[in-house]
Amino acid sequence: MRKIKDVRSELCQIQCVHPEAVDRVKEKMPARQVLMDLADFFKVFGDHTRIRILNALYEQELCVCDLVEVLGMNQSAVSHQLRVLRGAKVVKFRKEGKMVYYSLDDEHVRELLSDGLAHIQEEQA
Amino acid sequence: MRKIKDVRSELCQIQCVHPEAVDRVKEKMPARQVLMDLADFFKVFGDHTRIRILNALYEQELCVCDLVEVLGMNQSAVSHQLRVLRGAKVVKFRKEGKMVYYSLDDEHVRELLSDGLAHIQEEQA
DNA sequence: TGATTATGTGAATAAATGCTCATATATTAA
DNA sequence: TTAATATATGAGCATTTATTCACATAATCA
Repeated sequence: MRKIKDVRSELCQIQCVHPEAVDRVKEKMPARQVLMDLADFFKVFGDHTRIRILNALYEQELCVCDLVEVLGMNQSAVSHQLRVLRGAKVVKFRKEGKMVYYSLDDEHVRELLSDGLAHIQEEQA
Repeated sequence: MRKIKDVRSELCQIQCVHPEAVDRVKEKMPARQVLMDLADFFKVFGDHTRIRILNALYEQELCVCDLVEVLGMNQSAVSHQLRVLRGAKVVKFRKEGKMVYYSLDDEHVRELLSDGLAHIQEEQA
């Protein structure tokens, strides 16, 4: 009996797929663009400096120079990361004279931070 | 009247700090190592390929070649990213003959995915 | 045993990204 | 207006990282 090649196999050089599972998942998964946005969103939380900024703002609103002090980094580096956080709408800010005060954008961000932290700490236990 | 320079200023070239706020936040923030781990954890979710893998597994357990099919990527790329996900304990796997089936590690991961997705979708509204 | 299939992995390359330096902007004070 | 202060930002550099290619490992089958 001759082997009948699946079109799928031609593309991926793989024969073991479960076509029903693959089709089902493909159908149920969010659109590719949505997942790109989701990855970009998580990416914002995935940097040492930014996560330290977010955890500082978790406590209270701070101005840029406070953050510079808390992190012990130079102002330019902090500003650059604040720009990223602003762009992703993870923090908001208000101006008061020469100074700019930053805070977490909403409760959702707070939740993500505390959920992530909880997960980390329960994992190492 | 002579200006009295703060030690803080010497270090950071900035005078505007709110010392009480800075000290308070420094004290309350999680240890630096914990925050590094937290950032590394979020970083795992912050990649297009990995987030697509996770969302596929969100629907159901899949073997590597299913994932290859769903993502339309070559097997090596998928395997490399599965390695990262395994290392971060975000997915688990079981072997059955030649095949390896992957699934999300726990409910915590599911929650983070759906929370993130909810945030994305409500933001663009 | 040797052949085939499913998966894993090291090395190389290309792209993304964080930090620094210099400088720009904006606000206040003199 | 000029000087000083707080913040923002572009360019360059160094590091990280995702993908590809080639090959290794492991399991099944003939």
